[in-house]
Amino acid sequence: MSGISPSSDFSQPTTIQKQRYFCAMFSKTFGYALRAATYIAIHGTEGNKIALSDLSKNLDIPHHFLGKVMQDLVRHGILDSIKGPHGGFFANPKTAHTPLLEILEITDGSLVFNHCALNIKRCNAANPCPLHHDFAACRDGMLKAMSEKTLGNLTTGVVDGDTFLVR
Amino acid sequence: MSGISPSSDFSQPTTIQKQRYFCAMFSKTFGYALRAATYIAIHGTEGNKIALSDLSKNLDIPHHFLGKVMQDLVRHGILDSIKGPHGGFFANPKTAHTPLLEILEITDGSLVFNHCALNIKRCNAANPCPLHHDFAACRDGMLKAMSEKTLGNLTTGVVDGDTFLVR
DNA sequence: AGATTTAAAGAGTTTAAACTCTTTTTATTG
DNA sequence: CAATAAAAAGAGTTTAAACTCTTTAAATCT
Repeated sequence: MSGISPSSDFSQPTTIQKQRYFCAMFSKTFGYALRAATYIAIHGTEGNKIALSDLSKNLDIPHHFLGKVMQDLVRHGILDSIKGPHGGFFANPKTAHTPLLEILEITDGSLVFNHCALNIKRCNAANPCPLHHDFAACRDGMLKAMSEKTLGNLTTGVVDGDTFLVR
Repeated sequence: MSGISPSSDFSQPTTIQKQRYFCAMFSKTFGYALRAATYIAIHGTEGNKIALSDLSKNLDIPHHFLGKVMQDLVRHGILDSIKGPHGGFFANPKTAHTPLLEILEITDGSLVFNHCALNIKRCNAANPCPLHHDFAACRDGMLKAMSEKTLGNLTTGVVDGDTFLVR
């Protein structure tokens, strides 16, 4: 639209592609859940409960939306919570031993790792789409990581300053 | 809902997880585009043009939606098309040499491979989220495959009956 | 030239994720 | 026991992908 510049290869009006927030392997909700759970695993104890308002501020996640996510984690026993003044969220004995896959299944369902890259219904090793083998390798790598790693494993990286939950 | 069965671990009402079509790495549109382009690379010649109606029937893709996708591929020179009786889509000299990545950039934009698994804005190797390294490995594997493989590479697998575009 | 066939384009609807706002419940504390 | 603080729950709105329907443009064929 800048008057002079000639039309470049990709400047033509594109019909199908819109501004895409993300087309990610996992939902945004999963990111919220994992970051919040890790934060609680690090900072939340029965003597130091973390209020939702602090969580959402520190991790920059919409307050009420995070509320729903936290409810679900509590309901599944990943964390504990207490209402009322000085209430909040805190880790329980299970928290640190929770595999990341368990959180993913809560937020994104148990079929996350069953999708075909081309969205073909019955794509599998015996009846593969042209991208099946490449995608399976990539997908299985993530599945392995998610199955093996626990929230406890993540906390050490964050505590040591090697990995980050915000920014 | 089966009367007798007691509530199992995951039968509680879940607030955040709805019926999820898919939470895939690539858009559904990309799958449509890649399958259609491969089909045309195999069957569509100047002497044997493929009508949109046949494409959508054979690949089981919604007619008019596929129309938009095909328009975009033609506009970017991946394929050619001609209107009118006996018109349709057909391969041009470029078709077989098109890297899959080029199609992905048309449908999903050029930032597909830049997303953080946890949706953290400035996640990168120097400032990594706890999943960065696992996800980067997975992501880069796909990027490599998509960069190296062309539509021509896919056609042989389909023609030989080793891979499938439908079902 | 007029009818026909096909792609291209326009303009909507639908669906689910993501987000917001309000009300209710539960615990604490003065 | 009343006020307060916090999670839990309910009920919406917004956004973009996915899909549908209609109209227009361009080519062919009689």
